[in-house]
Amino acid sequence: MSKTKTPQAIRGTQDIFGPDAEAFAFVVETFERVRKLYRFRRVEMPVFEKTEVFARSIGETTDIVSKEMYSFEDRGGESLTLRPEFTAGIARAFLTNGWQQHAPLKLATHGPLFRYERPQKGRYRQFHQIDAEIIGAAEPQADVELLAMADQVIRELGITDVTLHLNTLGDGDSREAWRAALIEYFGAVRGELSEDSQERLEKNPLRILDSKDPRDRKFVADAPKIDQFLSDDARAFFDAVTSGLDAAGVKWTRAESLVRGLDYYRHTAFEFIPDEGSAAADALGSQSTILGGGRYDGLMESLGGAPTPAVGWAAGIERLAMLVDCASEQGADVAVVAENRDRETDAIALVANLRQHGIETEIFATGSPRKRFDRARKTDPGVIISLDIRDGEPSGTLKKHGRVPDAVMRIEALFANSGFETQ
RNA sequence: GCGAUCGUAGCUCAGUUGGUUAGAGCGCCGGUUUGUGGUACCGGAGGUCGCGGGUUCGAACCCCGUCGAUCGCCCCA
Repeated sequence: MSKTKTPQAIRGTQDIFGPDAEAFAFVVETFERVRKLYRFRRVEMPVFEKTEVFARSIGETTDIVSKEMYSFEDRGGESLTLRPEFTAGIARAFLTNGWQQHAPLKLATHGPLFRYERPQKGRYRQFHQIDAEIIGAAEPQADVELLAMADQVIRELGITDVTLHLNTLGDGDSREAWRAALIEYFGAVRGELSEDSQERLEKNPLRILDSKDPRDRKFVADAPKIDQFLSDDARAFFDAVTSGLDAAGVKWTRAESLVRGLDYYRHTAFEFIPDEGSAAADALGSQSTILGGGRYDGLMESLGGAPTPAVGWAAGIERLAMLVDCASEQGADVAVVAENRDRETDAIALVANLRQHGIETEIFATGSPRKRFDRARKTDPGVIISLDIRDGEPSGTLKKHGRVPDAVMRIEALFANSGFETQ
């Protein structure tokens, strides 16, 4: 007789439960509330797309495309991929559904994403993001509105010690000129760079700027700055963004070496990062960015669409949830205890009644009758209603405990004239 | 893909230089007690010591492999 083995969960997936699940839900609920304030419209997206949707928009040489995608062939032999991010799929939907007619379009969504990476603190193979995009808006005001919304989400989550790091990558020409200058600058000292950065020189020279390796860092300070290459338009755009943020009361700091990994970014690039040494930074380990995004004016063209300006961000729900003061799961408003087997049916009737009045109720009417009351107490409910038989007569008592939510007042009203003894 | 640390009960862990039938607390179930109650006590269920080899008279403990977890590098939310 061989025992059946329980299959294991897939590496990098999570079964979120208890306080973690409450924190997760709190993040999503807060996001939903705030996005309505900013009038972002809800969109539901497929979890998988044709592989080319991501390969063409994110950039073939990025790590995401070259080694982190969950790709597979469907039965028709077509290559499909589990989405590693939201933006590419949203861009595809914008083009294939004719959403140009709604432009400028403010969209919000959230859900699971998939990247084949080594899991660690704050990083999973299936992870979850909240996401906001403004498509078809070329004005810096769009960047400001989007960032103000991000800032408000974070503040309403009660997260502190997190700062908006802001940079501009300029327009396409500025970015190319800067990139060429960086290749020339770092190429001259190639042999003294870290092995990783020598490789970055080929694949993504901008990334050398935020290398952690001390061998690279000593050159980074004197590296060419994007500001030297900005066109007048690009500079004016960035100035408009920063002054708009100031007007909106969004605190930010300039981060000259902040670049984003994906090919499609132009102009504004930003990340919300915990301040060094803060509790938030500690909680996140080495995964410091909780929210990131930027402007992606070139993306639509890479998918065969008309040039369409757009800007967006995404934030990791798990990372945000780690920074939320997780109010542990509260006890029910009411616990109904049948302390006698003959009152179990009455208890069922009573909880049904309470729940129909919108009162969160838990029933304790199984197991040893003697232990039911104690079990109820341990769940820390607002009140306990005990049903028993005393002196041969049905009896009921209502006991209040520490927490007295509104619901309890309603319970008292409900039972004011029902013969319950209130304690 | 690379590196470090770690896998003993549902959970948190103990297990002394390798030495009989592997333990505790919490939780769970049943019971007793406490004169309306978060108590105490008794009993019970639950473990192929991650898995597979090896060394040894003897392995939870030592060695090798493997799987998994955690943290870091890379990259990213």
